[in-house]
Amino acid sequence: MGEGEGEGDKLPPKKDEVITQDSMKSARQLDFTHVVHPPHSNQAPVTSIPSPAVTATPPITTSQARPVSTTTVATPIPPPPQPQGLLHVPIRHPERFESPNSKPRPVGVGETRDGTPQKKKQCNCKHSRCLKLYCECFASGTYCDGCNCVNCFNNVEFDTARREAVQTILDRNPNAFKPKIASSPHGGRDSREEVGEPVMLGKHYKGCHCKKSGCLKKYCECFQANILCSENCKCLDCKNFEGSEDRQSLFHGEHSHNVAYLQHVNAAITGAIGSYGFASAPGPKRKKGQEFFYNQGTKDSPTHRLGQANTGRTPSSETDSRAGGPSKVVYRSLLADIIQPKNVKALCSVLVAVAGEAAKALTEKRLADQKETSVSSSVQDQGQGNNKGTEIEIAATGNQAEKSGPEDSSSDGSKGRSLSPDTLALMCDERDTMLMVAASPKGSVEPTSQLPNGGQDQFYAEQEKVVLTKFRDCLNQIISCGELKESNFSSSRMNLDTPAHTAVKVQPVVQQRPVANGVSQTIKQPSQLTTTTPTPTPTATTTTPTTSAQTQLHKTPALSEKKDL
DNA sequence: GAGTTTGAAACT
DNA sequence: CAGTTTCAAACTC
Repeated sequence: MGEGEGEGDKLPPKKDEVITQDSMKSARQLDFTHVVHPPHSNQAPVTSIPSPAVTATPPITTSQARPVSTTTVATPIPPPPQPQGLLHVPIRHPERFESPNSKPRPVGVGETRDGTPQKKKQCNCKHSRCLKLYCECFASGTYCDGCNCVNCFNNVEFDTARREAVQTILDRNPNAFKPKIASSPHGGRDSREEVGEPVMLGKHYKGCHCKKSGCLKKYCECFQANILCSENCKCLDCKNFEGSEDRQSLFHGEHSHNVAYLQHVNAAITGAIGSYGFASAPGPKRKKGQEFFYNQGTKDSPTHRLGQANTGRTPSSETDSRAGGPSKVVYRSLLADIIQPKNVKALCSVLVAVAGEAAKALTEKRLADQKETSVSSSVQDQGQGNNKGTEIEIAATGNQAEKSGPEDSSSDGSKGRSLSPDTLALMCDERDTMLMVAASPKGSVEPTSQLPNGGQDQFYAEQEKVVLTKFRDCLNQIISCGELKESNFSSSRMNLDTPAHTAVKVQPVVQQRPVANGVSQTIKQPSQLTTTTPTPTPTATTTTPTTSAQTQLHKTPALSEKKDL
């Protein structure tokens, strides 16, 4: 076009813009009276401090709450009545993130990426006179200030024309100046963004209409506003939905390793719980039912929208096949939302504390036991008749039988192992459980045969057992959470899956599972779990009450998960 | 920095 | 309301 390019005020006024430089000031114009601003200047009036005591209704309503640098003195617009939960984010320039390959654009003073107060963007309008929504400043309700625009009318000097333009736009669209992003009730945009995680708050009221950008470039208003595309959008080939690998790769970049690691960990955990973690990724946040049909005839493949419209599991293979990328199933553990890094840290802290307490308790107990057993040790030594001196030594010092308690029967299967029997009992609990049935109830083989230095190793073994027990309990809790989630998932799938599918994958099996030591457990066991690795749940009921935590330790075959971990 | 691409806004 | 044009930002080279 270039109709007004370089023409200054010779630009033919549009029909909707009667430019009269009367002195009528807009309500938010404040006191600019002493400002002499040359027409067509690109600079906003540099004024004295604008009075904030402006109460009349401003014509422009968008970004009053937007952080404006101290140099932006143009229009501290009083906030108009706005619906709650609106982000005052200028769509075009949230200035939140830039695509990795984008060049750094000219940045205004205070325009930072670190969440510090930002200066509003400086427009570069040439043909719109900054009186149309093309102009970012105008659209955001601010005067141009220090912009690079040409033939700017978006200043106090042309406020009448500006107001006219505003009115025209409002006549056309009363919501033209309202924020386009409805925020969620949860605030806190920047904190998550700092770590590279996309902020998914809010929703674009109108939605974007992108066709080629995949909604992963700043052309897209949703992407620019750092939100996911929603059902309001009418975009094609959208990749700005939760679960999109393109989007995740864009956002997570260097964090991908950590994410992969956590997924791996969660996969291991969930693998011990059930298999529903696979393909159970929460579907894309966006649910575009209508767009599923809307795009049927477009270049957008149906699978794309299918993946987006499917609120359930949406393996990325669907979308990736659409995107031409490698088909890859995104694993999402059922525990993905349960286990947080802080939980892991907390667990470590707990275990450390438990270890310390165990050491202390064991020391005290050991001293007491030594006094008690010193008398009878000689008798026991004679009764053993065993050629292993270490056992004798252990019996004399630690009275292993007492400390190990009844659970040692489960350790019978650890014959000949070089590890601490208690540790082995923990590590191989399930096999021990199976072996226990055939083993003699009395534990013919004492599990202390491989403790070369007896007392000290025994001490550590005891301590280790306590720690591992605690760890196991924590794992059980995690597993319980996963099972609970799985149960919910299963029930929801009951209605969705085919009967055959349901029969195979969903139907839980309630077993009355005999366990050694005369303890049986009622275990709600998903059929996909192997019978050798039943997962104890909080709902598991032990028919034989036990008083010893150690007993329970060896009865609960939950430690196959620990191996996975 | 120039040219191109993109999608919202404006217009018909 | 759909299609087209205009526009300025985003992006590429």
